[in-house]
Amino acid sequence: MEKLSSVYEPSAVEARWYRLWNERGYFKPSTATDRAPFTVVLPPPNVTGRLHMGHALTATVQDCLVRWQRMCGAPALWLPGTDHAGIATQVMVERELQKEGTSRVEIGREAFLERVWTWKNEHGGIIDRQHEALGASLDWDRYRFTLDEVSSRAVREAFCRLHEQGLIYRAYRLINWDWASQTALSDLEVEHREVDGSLWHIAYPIEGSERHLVVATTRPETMLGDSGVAVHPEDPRYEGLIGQHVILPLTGRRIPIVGDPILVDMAFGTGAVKVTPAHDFNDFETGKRHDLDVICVIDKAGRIQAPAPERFQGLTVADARKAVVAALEAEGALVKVEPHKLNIGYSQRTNVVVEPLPSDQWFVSVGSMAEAAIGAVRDGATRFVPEYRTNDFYRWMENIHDWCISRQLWWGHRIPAWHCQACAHITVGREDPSVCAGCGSAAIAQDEDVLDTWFSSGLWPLTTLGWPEESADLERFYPTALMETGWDILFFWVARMMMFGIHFTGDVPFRTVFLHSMVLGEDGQKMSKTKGNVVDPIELIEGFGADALRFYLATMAGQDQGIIFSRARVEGYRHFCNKLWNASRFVMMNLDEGLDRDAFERECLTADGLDRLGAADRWILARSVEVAREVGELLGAFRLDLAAHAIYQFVWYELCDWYLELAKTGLGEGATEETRRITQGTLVTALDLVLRVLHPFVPFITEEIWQQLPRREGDPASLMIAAYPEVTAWSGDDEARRPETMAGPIAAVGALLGSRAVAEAREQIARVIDVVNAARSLKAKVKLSLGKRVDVMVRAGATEAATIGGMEAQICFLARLSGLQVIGPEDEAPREAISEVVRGVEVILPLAGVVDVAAERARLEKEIARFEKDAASLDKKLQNPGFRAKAPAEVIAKDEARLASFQESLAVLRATLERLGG
RNA sequence: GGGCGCGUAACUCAGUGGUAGAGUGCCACCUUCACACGGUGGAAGUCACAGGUUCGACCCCUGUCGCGCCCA
Repeated sequence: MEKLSSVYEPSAVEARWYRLWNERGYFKPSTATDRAPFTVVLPPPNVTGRLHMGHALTATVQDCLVRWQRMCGAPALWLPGTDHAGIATQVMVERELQKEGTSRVEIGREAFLERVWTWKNEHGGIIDRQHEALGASLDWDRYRFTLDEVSSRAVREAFCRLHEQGLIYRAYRLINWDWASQTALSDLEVEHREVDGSLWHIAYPIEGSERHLVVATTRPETMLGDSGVAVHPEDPRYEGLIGQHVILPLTGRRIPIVGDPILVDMAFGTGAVKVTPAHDFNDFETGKRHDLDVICVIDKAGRIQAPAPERFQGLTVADARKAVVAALEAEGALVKVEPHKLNIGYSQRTNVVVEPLPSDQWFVSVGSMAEAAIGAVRDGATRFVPEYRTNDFYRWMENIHDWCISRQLWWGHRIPAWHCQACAHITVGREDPSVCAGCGSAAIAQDEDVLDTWFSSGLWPLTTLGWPEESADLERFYPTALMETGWDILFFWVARMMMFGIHFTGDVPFRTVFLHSMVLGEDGQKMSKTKGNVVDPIELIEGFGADALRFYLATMAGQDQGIIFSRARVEGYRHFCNKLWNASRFVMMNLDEGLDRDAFERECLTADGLDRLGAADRWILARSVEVAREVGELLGAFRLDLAAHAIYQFVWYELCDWYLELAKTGLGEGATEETRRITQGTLVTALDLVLRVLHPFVPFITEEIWQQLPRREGDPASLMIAAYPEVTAWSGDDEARRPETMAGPIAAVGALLGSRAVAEAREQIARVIDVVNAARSLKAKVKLSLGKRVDVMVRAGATEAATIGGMEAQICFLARLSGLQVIGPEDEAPREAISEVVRGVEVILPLAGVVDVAAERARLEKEIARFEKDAASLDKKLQNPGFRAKAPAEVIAKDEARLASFQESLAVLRATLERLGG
């Protein structure tokens, strides 16, 4: 094993294992079990997208859980795929065309779509390879694309069913219009941002009166499309005005004054509001309530159009604002302008200001589906982790609006509806019709629009399993076990999948929804290219290894707040991988050829065989088993952060810091052949356990190491499909049940954990650690280098002495002592010495003239003062009658013991000081 | 404006009604035969602030301030 580098190099390992796993079919769900499957669908990223930290987090969490379940024996299925990202992709290709001096309109729909497919084939799929680099164990043979045949059939089926059920309809409504990409958007594709604006106060003359009604508005240019003015019906300032009319400035239009308690907030502005139903969502609703005209003065290019006065026509909205304000001022109608903060909607894709415009669009009526989704969550058919997100889901679902699904794009699923030119009937069908279903006319033309990408994404848990066909996959894997995604897109994903899943199958699409929070930049802000705080996960994989990145992300996965990215922590986990690598190297280097692990298990890992093991061996095996169990339980509770932390701490601070060092005495010169064999067996067994527990987090390095371990009979060819050390049988009742058997390298865990030999070993090792730490600390206090061999004494009672007895060699090795002498309570210790008391055992370092006595005295005085302070404060607490009366007995006992230990230390320190002539 | 979450060591984060923890960074020493991507020892926190409940609060309650996110 000497040929192995002392530095772990991920790049030499990762791609090789990924390819092998995939080739051998390990990413496919096992069919050789009747256990319930564990199915997860990867939320489909954009086909032309690149992996960002959010994707990396999602993939890590899902892969970790999927791998764990797979190792536990469940048929694990994780479904990959991408969506076609309607607007984003189309915009990209349009830009290319623009560079070439042409446009999609010029080359036509068919040629354009060909271009997009070409573009998709050339630039798509990068993110899939990036997921591979991360180690994602996705079943690539079940890959789905939202525009592939299966998906397209599903979309058409869903559309037709919903249309037949009256849940999809066409209507003339106000929608969010993105004039840059010339399409409608759903509410969710609009981002609201707060900006500085103004509040303009405009005087509208009241018909047949000298009076004016002053309205306040943030968008003066839309007054050209006003069809009413609203006041609050209970506002005394405007009593009697309702039912009268004002003459709209600049246009001369006569429009009514209406009373509307919903739109008008008496306390805001002037309490009078202009109503522009064609260009504001609230006004549109108000217009419906009062039967006001919808006067559309902004066209789809974002310019003013008739019936606005001719002098404004053709101006952009921004220019029109200036012109209108100037004209109002000239007429004396502008009363005042004040600064005002307002929220403006921007297109998520093109970043332009979204214009509310009235137009004919297709909608999904979501009310009944939302109710069903709410019901499913209330009934517990689907649960949210963390639980408090449930309320977000309810709130959103309860206030849901109908979903605008038509897009004026070409890249997407074309709406399967044909408009009849003869009778205007709309024919919707699973097959393309040749004549109108209403009048039989052949003069029909397919709707020009395509569907929102999210319509197909919403069907994802269904289409990935082959729906609407009643496939074997659908039967076996639906509903899925888990939907895992960022909570910021709860509404895009989860809500729509829930609605569609329940509607089309009668069952929820997933049993659990696990929502993680967002990964923010190192500056604590949302990552964005403009802020320049974007972190590229691929660059991190190249720099630190996929495992280090995964481990980092796993430790962050339990976050309630945003995850502020920390490169230093990723680096820290690379160090951890390196530590694991070197610990494993140590194990390999010390193995003899032909180590028989089956024999070791048979002879030593049974109730009777445990006595053959040394104390350290018994201790580390018990701890390994306990940690395996703890990590499994934490994973089951979706606490990946705590699980990762637990195994990290165990590997570094128990296995490496203590057991590996203790094992050296069992392998070295003085050890017998038997001891050596047992130490080797223990090392391999403990390492095997640790690798299995770590594998879901850090699959590459664990596989690379595991492959080099001696095999047991029946071990599989890969760690990926090896058994997770999961408890397989219990003893005792529910309350006090104990693990009896476990999968993996140690079966008889009941015998191990329950044995007296192990209980003794724990106490022995705890003592060893205490004494070693004390000896090291004493050496450091008197500025002796750790490597300096000195004699140390331990003063202990009979029980403690017996515990320490037999561990002298290990203690001397660990603390670099030349000798360890155990003496009784009455025995004399050297006069010139310092000591420390740990749990009733005094560790004594004879000074033998190597130390500056004056400095030592000063140090002792300081230490005495510190102990006195601690003891006094603890004593006060113990004297408190309230504490004595109400605190639990064990708490009191614990504190009393602590106080006793303080006093013991104090006595020793004072005596030492006295001996040193203080 | 509504809702949710979060303020713990210099930074990034765990944690718990009963002795404040980790990683990184910092200081000193150590090239001890798995690892300097390492080891040993150490410094560093009025657990945002103010009240309350409690024998005891970083933890539970109320309020204040600050930060983030979602929705309008």
